[in-house]
Amino acid sequence: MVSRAELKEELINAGIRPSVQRLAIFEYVRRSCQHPTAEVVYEALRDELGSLSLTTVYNTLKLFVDAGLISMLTIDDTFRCFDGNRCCHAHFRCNICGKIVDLQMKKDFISLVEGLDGYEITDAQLYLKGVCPSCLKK
Amino acid sequence: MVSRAELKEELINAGIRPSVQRLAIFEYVRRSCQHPTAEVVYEALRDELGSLSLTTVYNTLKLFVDAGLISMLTIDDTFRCFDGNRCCHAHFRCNICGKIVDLQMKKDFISLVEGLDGYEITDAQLYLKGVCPSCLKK
DNA sequence: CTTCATTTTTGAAATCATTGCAAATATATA
DNA sequence: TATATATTTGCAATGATTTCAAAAATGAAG
Repeated sequence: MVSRAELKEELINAGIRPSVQRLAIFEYVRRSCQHPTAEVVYEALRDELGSLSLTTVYNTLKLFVDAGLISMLTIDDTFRCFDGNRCCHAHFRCNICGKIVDLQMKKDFISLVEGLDGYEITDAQLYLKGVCPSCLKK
Repeated sequence: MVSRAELKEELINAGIRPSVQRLAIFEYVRRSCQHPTAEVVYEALRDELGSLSLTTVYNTLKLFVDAGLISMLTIDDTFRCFDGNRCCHAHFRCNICGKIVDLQMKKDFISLVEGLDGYEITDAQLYLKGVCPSCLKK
């Protein structure tokens, strides 16, 4: 697992001052495998930090996304969630239970897209939706 | 171009009664290459239909999406838009001008995803973001 | 250490796309 | 024609996200 010091270094390299709130939020999103929403991050850290504002969480997550440190998922159209996993992967969302899971890719999917000459690509997301094995059984 | 009669037939086959509003909305989304939002559909059809409610547009688009007749895009996190193009394709959204364009795929991208045994897939979207050639020039 | 400027955080109010709801209208069936 | 059902409508409510201006924290300069 990546250390707190390394995470701090990463923020500094991105030109972002590692305030207490920023480092805590960065650490939380990077270490979570749950694709947390801003609200979830807020609930998880408010006690640990003594105080925290939901606005700070929103601002900070946006800062990280713009810096390319984390990515924002819009697979569920009713809220945004965030992903600190830097490896290339796809996402599946179950229409029944709402759970979002990571799925590995055999190869990079951008290479399959035609006509990208002249485009600058900064983000790519592959979203699958349907019913998960667990919900299919019921 | 697909005829109005064929579109009507398609609604009936999907078990959806082709009311005046439904057929007009279906026709508009199917023939548009612009990925319209509910608001855009509403503005475009209210005069043509004499009267139309935004709520009807939302309800009807949801009806079509649930029936698998059109798809909903969440590539822009601030609004939903709709796509009547049934061919497998990816989408690119320019971070500067906001334009959303279709991109052809060399092959179906679902085949690249690992670990889908036991999952039922009902929808797949590949979203790319960045800067389009036109905005890159400026 | 103190002062001043800049950056960051905060909370409350505002925004706005979308949904809920119950009444009105249209359509199908008998 | 009467009755039941399906559809549409407009307005109010919802809720995630943003705005904004003040408060707090941090950094630089003397």
